[in-house]
Amino acid sequence: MPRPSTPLLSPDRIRSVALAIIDRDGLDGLSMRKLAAELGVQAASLYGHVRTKDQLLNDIASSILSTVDVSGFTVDWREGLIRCARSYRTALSSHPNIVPFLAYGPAGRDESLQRLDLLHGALVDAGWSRREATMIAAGLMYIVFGSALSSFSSGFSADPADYSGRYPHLDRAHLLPGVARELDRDSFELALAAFVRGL
Amino acid sequence: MPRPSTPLLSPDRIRSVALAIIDRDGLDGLSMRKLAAELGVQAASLYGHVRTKDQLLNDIASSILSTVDVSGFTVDWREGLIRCARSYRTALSSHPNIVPFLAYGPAGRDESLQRLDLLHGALVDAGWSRREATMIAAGLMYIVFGSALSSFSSGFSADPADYSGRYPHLDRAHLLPGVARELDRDSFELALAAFVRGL
DNA sequence: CCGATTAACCGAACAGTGTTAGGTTAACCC
DNA sequence: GGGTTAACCTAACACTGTTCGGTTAATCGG
Repeated sequence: MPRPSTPLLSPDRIRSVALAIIDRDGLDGLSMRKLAAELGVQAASLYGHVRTKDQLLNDIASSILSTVDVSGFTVDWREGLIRCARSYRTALSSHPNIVPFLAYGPAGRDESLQRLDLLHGALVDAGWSRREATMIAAGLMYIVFGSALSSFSSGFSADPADYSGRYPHLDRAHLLPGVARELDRDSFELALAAFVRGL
Repeated sequence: MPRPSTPLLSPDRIRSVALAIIDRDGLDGLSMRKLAAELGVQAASLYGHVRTKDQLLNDIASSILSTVDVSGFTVDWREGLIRCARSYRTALSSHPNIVPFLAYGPAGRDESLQRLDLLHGALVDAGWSRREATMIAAGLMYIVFGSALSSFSSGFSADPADYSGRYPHLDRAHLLPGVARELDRDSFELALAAFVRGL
């Protein structure tokens, strides 16, 4: 195929289809050839619109992070922390498969830095020292990324035989998959509430 | 080379060299061919001792997790949680490059389940409901994995120009790399203390 | 002590990966 | 209408994990 009358590709379309593949097939399920195929194109053509696969993933990550809302610091800092963390988690849990990639280096992304900057400033305004503000922000990120990533309850088997006997206190762990999402959310809320209350 | 008089390979030696490569070159820096080369052997020979690369990584992960000590629950549950979390973090932060792999599915590993079982039982003994115990254990894992993984302070640039102007509250972020390890530890301790206190 | 078996390694290959170089043609601008 | 550029292609490179079949040394049974 030579140059088509209307372009088949655009950075936006590539990102959107790539994210759909990641959501559907996981992070390892995305390859440039598969992505190209779903776009009706050969793999090499992607490189006219995207510098590298890593850059593509970074762009997708940035677009996800840009949906995080840290504007809830008007009331008080405790409520602000909670709102910020919830917004982060909402953004991450809508695309859980890309979280491992995100977690590699959040500090380097402009979107992360912008939000971190706001968070840090709000904490300092609330009376915390710069060092304390940094550590509190870090702790909040621990909970957000830990909950989005480890996805605690997913990964448990649904077969009771895998637990009974060997792990005396986990004799009901096989029930976890059924309530995984709810339990994940509640665990996050508990951890978040305890952390903020304990500050 | 035919069969050597004394075997060059053993599962233990393979695991140990593989972990050394991961520590040195990162998780992506480990390939079966490179691993074989450092063992003085061809890649195919590894498969006489190791089922797959994934299995090899799982074995390494298990050996790391098996160093985690959750026996500190004799005194009270708060102190027990803190000791357990510290032991986890110590184990993980000595091999940070493998943490992303570990975080994929900690629930499936026998070593994780054993420690989770003890943790869960101790919390129930302390008076928490089963559901609460599960959520508290999950919250603890959030902080442990979040801190081990996101490695908050690593990833910041050492160049002030990257921050000044653009992020008004982060004008000293370039100092972070120099104190990264200390700050990471302090942030973890703060998050852990706040979480446990807030329960 | 000798023969069969097995254990341990190797070379070559397969299918897959990200990425690049060079070619072809349609669309666009002057 | 000719030149330039943009958008795609094919083919290839250097990798990846893994498997197959072969070669030889160690080991065990009689």
